Amino acid sequence: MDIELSNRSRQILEAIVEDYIATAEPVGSSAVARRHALTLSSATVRNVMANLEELGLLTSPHTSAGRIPTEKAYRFYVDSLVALRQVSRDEKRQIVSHCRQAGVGLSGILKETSRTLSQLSNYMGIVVAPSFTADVFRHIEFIRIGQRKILAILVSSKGAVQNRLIETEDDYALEDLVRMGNYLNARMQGLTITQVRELILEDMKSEKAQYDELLSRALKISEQAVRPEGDEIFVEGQARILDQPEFSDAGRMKEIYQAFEQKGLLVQLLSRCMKADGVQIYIGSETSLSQSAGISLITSRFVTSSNTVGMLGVIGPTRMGYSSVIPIVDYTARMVSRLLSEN
Amino acid sequence: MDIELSNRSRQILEAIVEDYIATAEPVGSSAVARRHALTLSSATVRNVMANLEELGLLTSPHTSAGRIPTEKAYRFYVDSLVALRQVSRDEKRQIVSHCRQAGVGLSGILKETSRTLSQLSNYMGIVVAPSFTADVFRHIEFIRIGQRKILAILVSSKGAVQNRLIETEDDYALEDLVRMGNYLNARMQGLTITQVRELILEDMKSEKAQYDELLSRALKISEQAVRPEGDEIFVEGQARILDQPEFSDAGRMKEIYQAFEQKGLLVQLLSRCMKADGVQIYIGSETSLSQSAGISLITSRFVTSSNTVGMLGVIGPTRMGYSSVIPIVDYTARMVSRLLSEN
DNA sequence: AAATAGCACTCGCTACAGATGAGTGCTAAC
DNA sequence: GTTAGCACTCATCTGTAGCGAGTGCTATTT
Repeated sequence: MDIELSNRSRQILEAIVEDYIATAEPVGSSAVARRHALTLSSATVRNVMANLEELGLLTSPHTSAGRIPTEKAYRFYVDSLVALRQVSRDEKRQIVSHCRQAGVGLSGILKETSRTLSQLSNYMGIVVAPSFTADVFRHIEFIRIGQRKILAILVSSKGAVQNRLIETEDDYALEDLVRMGNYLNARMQGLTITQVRELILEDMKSEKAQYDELLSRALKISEQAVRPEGDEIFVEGQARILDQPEFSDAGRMKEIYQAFEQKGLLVQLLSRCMKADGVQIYIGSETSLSQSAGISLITSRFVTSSNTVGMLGVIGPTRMGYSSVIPIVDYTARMVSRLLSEN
Repeated sequence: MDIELSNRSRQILEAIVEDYIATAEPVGSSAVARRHALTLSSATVRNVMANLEELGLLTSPHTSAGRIPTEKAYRFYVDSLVALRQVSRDEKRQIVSHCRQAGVGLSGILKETSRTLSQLSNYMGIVVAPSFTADVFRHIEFIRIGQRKILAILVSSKGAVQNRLIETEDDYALEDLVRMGNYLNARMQGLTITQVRELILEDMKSEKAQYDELLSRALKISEQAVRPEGDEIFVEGQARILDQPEFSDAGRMKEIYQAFEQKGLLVQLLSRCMKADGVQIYIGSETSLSQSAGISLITSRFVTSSNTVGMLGVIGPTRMGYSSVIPIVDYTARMVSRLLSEN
């Protein structure tokens, strides 16, 4: 995937990509020659462009039109050409103040963050709340807080805490709850929370659970306690992609919206991003989102005080303002991490 | 708003509305004459149509095109013409089974309901979770469940219960929590939960709270306990409105999506619907949603076991299949009410 | 008087043709 | 290696003409 290019070719490619990002229209040789005070004639640029086309970095929609960057070109641009803009003072202010104004709740902050991302980037903001199903189980405790109401407190090895209210069919004695807790705590050491749940589900089918009434009910409750919540995911600014001229046609737009409706797909995509640190960029088909849609994704992780990790980012057209969005995503992830750690 | 029409005019209007709903294209006099085995010639129909146009029930996009129903016509159609379809056995099955499969959580059920509405209607499904801020306060209780973690249990006069976990800055003794509870329970009797919150906010500014450290902190926690959650609202099937030919143009679509982005607007609109019983229908500008967008709304209330009331419905183009969607919304509201009451 | 047949007229839609111009690709000259 | 020149391509725009669905009016029938 490494591409060797002369300095001049790189400059020209950069010019084309940036021009195209700005205008969404095929860019011609003379435009490049003019704009980029390159002291080169359009003819020369044309030669270089023909070269770039052979390398698979440019295509032309038809013979007598300018050239358009391919995904490969964006990749190359992002990897080695793009000059990242600084996050402006004003943008920083917005990011911080929006986060703070949202109040205490995690959901509130994340939703507001999503909206801020959307506003600053002019694309779609997306935030996935941290979930700790991959963390290692440390401790569980059941507290009776009313008739047929139990609070389960689940602690991961990283210190993350998750509370969940469970309504039960029968009433439980304090004693039973303690026993349930002890049983689980002893049995589930060292497993991830996902594994814990699997084990519980297995146990429920086991012979033992069939004739031990109490155990059976205990497992049922425990299962609820560790059941993964539908990943909370905040998407804001969906309307903004309609601003992009390449999506002004109804067919493509529909494709995109349908892709987003299945948030499951998004989550899957985004869980990939969780693994690596720093800003991650997925261009076009790399997103494995609705193949032909020309969507790109810029994401970064953030962490909470309890070491659970979430994801935030921006979804936009492949033709996206990488130079400004990348720093924004980066900065926002840092700020959200900091804000959530203070807490 | 009462319109007197001869029987024949009504039949013709009905035919036009239904034809237009089916085809999304201006319907001409001959089409009406043919389709609706009316033993009338197109010329006669034309006379009637001219009449209906004078009454403001029809318009023509241009001289030599068919006629299109106005909002007024839809209103009239819905009020006195439409023949409601029965909800089919299959649809009933879908509604019930979808609700059940969603599991226990209220959110889960409502989200699934929204999706079902969208699927059955082929428009956009929308569900607003019940909130009980308008209910009368009955009882509050604080339970310490860990270091700096308090569970607030709020009960309304209708018996609805809301639990909320609150993380505090300082640790509280059991005793203090009981005292806080007693104070609030005594002081807030008979107020709605919204009013309770207002009163608390007022108290926080009062002189007394300034020098009574404990009171001040107590108020702070109480305020969190009664703070209204952002109304949970589930919108599914947004992509479906892209299927409607009248929204295939990018400009209008953008308008709609932007309107929906401010969910606040939706909530406001929907809270109106909460007040009345039965199926409510808002046509076009009656929705006070993005004026020119030609959106209609069919909603109905549902109630939970604790007597809180939520709202569900369908959003679609003014040119919507009222005859089938109205019964679906009605039936779904009934089923959801029943399901949530069993619980 | 109500219903209908007939007919001129309107106007959006489609197809086709020519003009335009941005932009390429190639070649020959610098 | 760079550039000027030029023929060629092809989307886009403009104008025109024909088509046809559908109206509105009038004269005629029932």
